[in-house]
Amino acid sequence: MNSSPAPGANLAALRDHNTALVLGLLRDAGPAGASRAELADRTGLTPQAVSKITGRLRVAGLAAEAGRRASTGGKPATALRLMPEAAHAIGVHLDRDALTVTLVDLSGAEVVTRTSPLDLGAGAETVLAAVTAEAARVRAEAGGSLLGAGVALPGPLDHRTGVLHRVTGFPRWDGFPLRDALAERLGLPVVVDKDTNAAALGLVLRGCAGPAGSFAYLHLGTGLGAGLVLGGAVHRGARTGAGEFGHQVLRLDGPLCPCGDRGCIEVLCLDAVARGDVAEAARLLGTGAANLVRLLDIDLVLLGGGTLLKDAATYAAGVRDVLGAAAPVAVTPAGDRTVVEGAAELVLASLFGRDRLSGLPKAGLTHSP
Amino acid sequence: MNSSPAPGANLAALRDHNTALVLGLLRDAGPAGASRAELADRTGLTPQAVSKITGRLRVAGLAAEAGRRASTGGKPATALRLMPEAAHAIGVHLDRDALTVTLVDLSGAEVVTRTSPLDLGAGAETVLAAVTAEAARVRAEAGGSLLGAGVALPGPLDHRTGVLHRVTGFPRWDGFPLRDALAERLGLPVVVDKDTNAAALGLVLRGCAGPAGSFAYLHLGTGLGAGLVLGGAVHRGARTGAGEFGHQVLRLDGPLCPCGDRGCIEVLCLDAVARGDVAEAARLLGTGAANLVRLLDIDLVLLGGGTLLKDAATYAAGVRDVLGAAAPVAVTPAGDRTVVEGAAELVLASLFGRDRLSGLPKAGLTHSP
DNA sequence: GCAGTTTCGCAACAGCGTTGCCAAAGTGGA
DNA sequence: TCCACTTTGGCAACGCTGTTGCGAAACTGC
Repeated sequence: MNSSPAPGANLAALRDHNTALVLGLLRDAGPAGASRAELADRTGLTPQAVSKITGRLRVAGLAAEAGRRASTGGKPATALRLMPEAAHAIGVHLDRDALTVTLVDLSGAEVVTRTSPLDLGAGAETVLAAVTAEAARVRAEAGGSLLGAGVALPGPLDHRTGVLHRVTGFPRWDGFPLRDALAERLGLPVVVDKDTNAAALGLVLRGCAGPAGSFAYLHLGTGLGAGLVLGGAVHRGARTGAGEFGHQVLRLDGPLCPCGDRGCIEVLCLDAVARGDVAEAARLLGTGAANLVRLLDIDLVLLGGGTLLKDAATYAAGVRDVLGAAAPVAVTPAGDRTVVEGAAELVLASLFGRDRLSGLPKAGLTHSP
Repeated sequence: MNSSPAPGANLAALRDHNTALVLGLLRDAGPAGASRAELADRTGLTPQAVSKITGRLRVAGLAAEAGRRASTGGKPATALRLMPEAAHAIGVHLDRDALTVTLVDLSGAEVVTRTSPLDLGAGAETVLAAVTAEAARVRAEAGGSLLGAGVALPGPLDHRTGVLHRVTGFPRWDGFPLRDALAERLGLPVVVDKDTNAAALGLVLRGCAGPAGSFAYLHLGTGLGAGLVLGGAVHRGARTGAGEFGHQVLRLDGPLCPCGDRGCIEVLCLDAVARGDVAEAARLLGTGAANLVRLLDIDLVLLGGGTLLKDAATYAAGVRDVLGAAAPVAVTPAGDRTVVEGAAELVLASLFGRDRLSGLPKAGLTHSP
């Protein structure tokens, strides 16, 4: 999913790539930081190159020295760490009945979060006004260093243009240019993506996939969807349509699904949930997950979503039963913040070289005069 | 799926990237070639950079000028084209009962192909001897400009190490280091991959996916498998396990499959084939394909494999019936050469920047002294 | 015949990571 | 206490990348 118009790379692209890489490693290292030598080792760059890059980052205020490490027989290493407060991002989660807005710093840590009820079907004007108002409240904490806002909501939609399609249950949104409309209101760059994709991205930045690793995030809420991380990056497909896990046919010629097909996993699973048969719902989820693991050779299955989190342990156990040794199963470590946190990461990801396609114009924080 | 040990990029990596990009565009342009201005436009590089790159390619004998284009109001463009005979690659297709070896030039065009019967269960020594003998015959046509050999065979296996696992039906191969064993016999770099992955790669280089495009290649032979192309690159997964399409559960609690699960698409589909019910087999294939298209947002479904090609039109129609407008369906344009052609492309892909992970050490054809 | 357009190369350039060298700051043995 | 050794990391010079500025070449159209 490269931006195909200009796949050629010049020196500036090379510098940005390496800078993002280092910045990403610094973020992963956390408050303890990492030494220049460690960074050089992990990137494959020479120590001198790392020195130059970290020097630029320090001038830009994105990194700072953070004490000494114990010596291993020579000069002790100087730890470098990310300055989390150097920049912030807003995350917006538009759910069917609620609005959550969060402000996070560069490290992805929560600064403040506000949740309010919302009718996603109330019309564009009402929804936009609510988002704008909540964002303004949250924004005060950022102190001007705001990179942009990421918005996560149910699909289908087009994450490249930020235009919504027939959002499930709310067809009136079809064709609405959410990204541009919100960018104008907020005066900020805005990135829009499906809720499951945002969640997956957030989990990537939490380190749930190793470098070039993979996992599937299965989200069971009012519907059933998935976010796929392949080769370290979120797989969205050309039309942001990837992750339509709910309409995988699992029982040929089974019960009719609202989507028109028969035997979709969503209709089977939601039926089981409605009957209160959590074990069967988990078994269905597990069977679908096993299909994913086999098809995509995935390292890990992560579970989340409102319905599932109400009985997370039972679901996890049921899915684990079906998957066996095929892949480990875990519940999302971000809990009910999974989506909104990921929404904020939509903005930050490009800084850390974790996007391979973000709607944001390459944020050039280190462009020296 | 970057080679994670060294994601940092230096000037050499940048040059190789841009060179591969230009080389790839020249290959896609075919004998008609492309002008420097066109290449600059498509890569996003400056015309001057393209001139330097193509200059190196011409010195290396990989490209040459090929006449003038018609003027569009100014100086007419000079076409550049790939010199296909500058290098060759061997493709080896190890099937359960046959061995096919082919020699292709840089453009992927067939120079010579030899097919002979083979028992894949006859033991490593016998099989290796057969491959070595056939490769030697084919090799004579290359005139020394041989980059390496690509080997495609049924999985499971590890394409990064070239070590086989319990190849379906032939468990004796488990743990055999095919890549290294063959590399030693041939005195050439060798790349090993699953047959379906090789087929998918070959179709990518035929232009079946646009840049950053995607498709699924469904292969129905003695088994059922898939090669997945996502974002312009073959998706193999961390353990080369991706594409296990045959064991997608399609009928929950359905008939037992040799793999131990129930209702796998392979067992359903092969049953239908055995009954002579091609229409039902095609419907099953279509349902599985629809699952893929929805899950991965895929642009195109390509069909191939020995069993399918015997009645390609019927299968294509049946699959098309199920998929409807979700995605176009086509039969592999390479016919029964799909796999062996792809095997040869395993070697060539890295030259054209189409690998993102090839076992081959970056072939530095343009390294000037 | 001349202005305009388009292609493309030469030369000088800025900026990238690399190399060679050295200072700083520890450890550990004599 | 001293000294050899290891490890970290910066300075300066360097080679190589794509870029910029400029001009020659080659065609169209008035």
